[in-house]
Amino acid sequence: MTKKSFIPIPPPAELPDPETIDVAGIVAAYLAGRIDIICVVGPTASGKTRYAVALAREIDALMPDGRRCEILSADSRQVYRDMTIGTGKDLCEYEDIPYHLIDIVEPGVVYNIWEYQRDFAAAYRDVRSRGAVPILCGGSGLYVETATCAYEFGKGAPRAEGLPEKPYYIGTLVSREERRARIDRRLDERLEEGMVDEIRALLERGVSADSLIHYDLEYKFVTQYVLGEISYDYMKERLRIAIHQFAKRQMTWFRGMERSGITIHWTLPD
RNA sequence: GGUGCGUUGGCCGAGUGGCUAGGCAUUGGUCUGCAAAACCAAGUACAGUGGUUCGAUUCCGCUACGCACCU
Repeated sequence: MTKKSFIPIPPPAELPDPETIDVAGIVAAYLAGRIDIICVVGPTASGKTRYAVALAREIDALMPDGRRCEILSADSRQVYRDMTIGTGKDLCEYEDIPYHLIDIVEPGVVYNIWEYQRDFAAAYRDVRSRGAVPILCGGSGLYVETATCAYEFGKGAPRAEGLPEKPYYIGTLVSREERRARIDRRLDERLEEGMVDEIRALLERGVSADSLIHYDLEYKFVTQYVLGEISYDYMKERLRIAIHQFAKRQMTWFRGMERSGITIHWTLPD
């Protein structure tokens, strides 16, 4: 008996109990200044956008002075124009609810968290200055923290001014099984909606294959398929797996946020 | 019915009489200027059953299952 693991096997992560979100309470807290932004987080395909829009409507109905909600995106890939189906923007779900930080840079360029913090700060100030209620919605955990956790970047860059200080986090809760099923279903839907054509058009327009491959997931695997490097079936299978793995990492990030002391109110979407 | 070959962890796949490849998937985690990134960690498998042996996943027998061929 010489080799023995000293690290105990971690128990399977228990799913938190879903909460019922007290929207009236959130509105009261917002009006009293105890909350300055509502953040909807969750893994890919968990229904964040739909939930955020529904929440916006509920809050709108409860606001006494006619103030309206606006949604700020925290998604590292939805910032790119013309990368719509592959990034799952679901723009039609917003209907009349204004949204920000989507379609703000050209595909092919490199965007980063520092720029996101700067752009978020500007959008946030803009929303507040018009008296609207900001709802941050997105699955890029680092971006969410950059917007709401007072990140300071080194290299002489000053932190953006006027970031929110009292966020209220809501998570869209789905079991691992449900999460995978939703991802698979949504992948099929987006392929039918023309995801391959969207990426083919980007390539034909001159966006480099390397930059698309760098964006990973949909853009990586579909680009490789369009270039004839992999078969359709292989593309789809590897993409499915890669999205599952990505969703797992997202959940790891959110659990890490909770471990660091942040409270996320997990609730059932739909 | 007969003969031969095969049976390795969720899957693929090496290999050995003792030190128990590897890949994929899965799960847990790290995370402050590309984050849909990059990276770390975990699980101890050899069909079943007798035997040979100090010791068998590895050798022998039988059983089961699979494949091929024969009558």
